[in-house]
Amino acid sequence: MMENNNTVNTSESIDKSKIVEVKPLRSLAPVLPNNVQSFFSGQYPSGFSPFCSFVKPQQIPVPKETVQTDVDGNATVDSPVAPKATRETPVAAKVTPIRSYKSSHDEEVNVNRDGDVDSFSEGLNGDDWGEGSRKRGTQNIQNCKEFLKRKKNKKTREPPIGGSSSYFAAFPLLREDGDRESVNYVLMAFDSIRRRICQLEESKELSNALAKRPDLRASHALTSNGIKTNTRRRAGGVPGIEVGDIFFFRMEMCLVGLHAQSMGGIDYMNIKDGSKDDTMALSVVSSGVYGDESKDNDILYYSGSGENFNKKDKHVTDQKLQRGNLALDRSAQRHDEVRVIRGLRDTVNRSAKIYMYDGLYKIEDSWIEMEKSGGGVFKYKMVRLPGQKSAFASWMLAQKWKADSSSRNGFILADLSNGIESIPVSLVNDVDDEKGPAFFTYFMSLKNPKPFGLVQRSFGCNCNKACIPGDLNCSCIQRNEGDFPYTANSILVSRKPLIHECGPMCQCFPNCKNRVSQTGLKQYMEVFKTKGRGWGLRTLDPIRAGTFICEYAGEVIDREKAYQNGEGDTDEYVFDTSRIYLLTERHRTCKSIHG
DNA sequence: GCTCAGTCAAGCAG
DNA sequence: CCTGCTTGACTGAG
Repeated sequence: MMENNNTVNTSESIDKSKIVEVKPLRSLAPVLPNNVQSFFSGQYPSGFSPFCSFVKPQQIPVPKETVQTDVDGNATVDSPVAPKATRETPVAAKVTPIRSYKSSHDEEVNVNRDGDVDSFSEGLNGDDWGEGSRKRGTQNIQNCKEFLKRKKNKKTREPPIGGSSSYFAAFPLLREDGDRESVNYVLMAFDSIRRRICQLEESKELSNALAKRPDLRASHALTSNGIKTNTRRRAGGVPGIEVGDIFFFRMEMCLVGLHAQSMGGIDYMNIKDGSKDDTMALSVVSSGVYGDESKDNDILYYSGSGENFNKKDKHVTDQKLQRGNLALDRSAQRHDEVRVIRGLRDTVNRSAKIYMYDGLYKIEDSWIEMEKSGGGVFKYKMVRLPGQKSAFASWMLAQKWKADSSSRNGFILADLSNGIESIPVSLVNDVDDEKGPAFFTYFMSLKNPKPFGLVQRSFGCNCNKACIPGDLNCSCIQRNEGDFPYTANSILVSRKPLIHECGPMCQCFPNCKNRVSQTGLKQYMEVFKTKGRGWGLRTLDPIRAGTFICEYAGEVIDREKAYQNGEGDTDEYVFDTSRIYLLTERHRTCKSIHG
């Protein structure tokens, strides 16, 4: 992305072994535990070679359960300890915690990159979690196909595969009350399966048998196998979910217990208030389409639910004080705390929406408003409780900054790329007085001082217009071992260390789906001054896992030249790009256990 | 590129 | 167990 010829000397006081404080992506590539993978198991296309698995259920050192009694005198089982890979279980088992970055745990994130199919055909193939029958290849594709067919026919839906009880035994971390780890786990599993379904759907092999909505189908796959958390409905905060958390699908919020309605905007439940039955609101999703907007980001004017137009007799009707509307009304009277989720249109992917948990609100007022059409609509004034960390407000501020970066604190330059990128890359410093990295040249791509000697002769594919997933005649797909590395929305599915994109020698058009890294910057990026670590790059846009962000561009230099410059000098921004993936001892261990 | 109509759905309460 | 209620995600036409 950038080159730095000059010494920005920030190295003296930095202990590089210290972990940089980063809020990471959920996951770069699809990651999911073996059990979940096995659901779509067997013929794993090598382009989606599975993650080195979680500990198999029977290998999990079951944590000592503490039995407590709850207020009603019933025993409750509380297993707070998530199964962890220990030295005794020599499996590289742990999936990196998604939103708790630990750079020192690389070795625990081993990937079986050899696409070994047999290793992962065990597991959830129908009868049992642990001892699942070995089925192979096309047969498993067939299973998947049939499952998805069955899904199409609602009435004949199968009971959950595997059974949820055995699943919970294997994954105590997912039992009822979640924590950060369970939430991350569920979200990561959701996204992996969703992307996997996309890949299956888009490959020719299965295209006939598939319906749409990979998000819903991924969610169903998880739900029917008990892979969800916080299943008990509750008011107030939800364990493991923090104010400001971002969600890319409504279903994600269902799976982690933030908002139980897959479509409905108001989630509520019945309660006993003294001796009489009552109802209370738990959470609302504001999708910003009912004129919910307010100038003050801590206030939400929420509209009640209910059709305003009766399609049968074509009459405009008033909303009724029932269901969600009634629950909001009752909660207003009791001053209940209600969770609020704010939805906005994704600025990068215009057809999609993004949701942010904005914390707890109280309903301060409610009234009926007459719409233009003549129907009455319930309105609720919801006010954010003080003392919560800023979430939606920051998001809105980011929108403002994107529209006009000069309005922002520490603004230096609106577009560092000087118009080279299709969207501006701004330069900011709200830390000190430095006005930018010196001797700075903006590069779009790699700069090779020496001509690049290709080992193999380069040739391109002959695809007409665009390469199509599943088309094995395409030489680029062949080079990717038969798999299309991206989904139709340009999300990465391949887990291979190397991806072959179409290039200048290919016949296909520039909008071919196998040219993701050639489409330029899509997210709003800014170069900013860090506190003590020189200049960095960050974005103001929520980025979906698997999204291509930008090319790591700059000048290519020799190893010798890199060493000549010496420690603590220009190596601030030098990256070693020549590393070739090799099976390490640990990977072999991993393979031998499963293979 | 943008909008809009059309299509198909999950999970809850009752 | 079944029905009614809710709206998102995505596609393709204009």
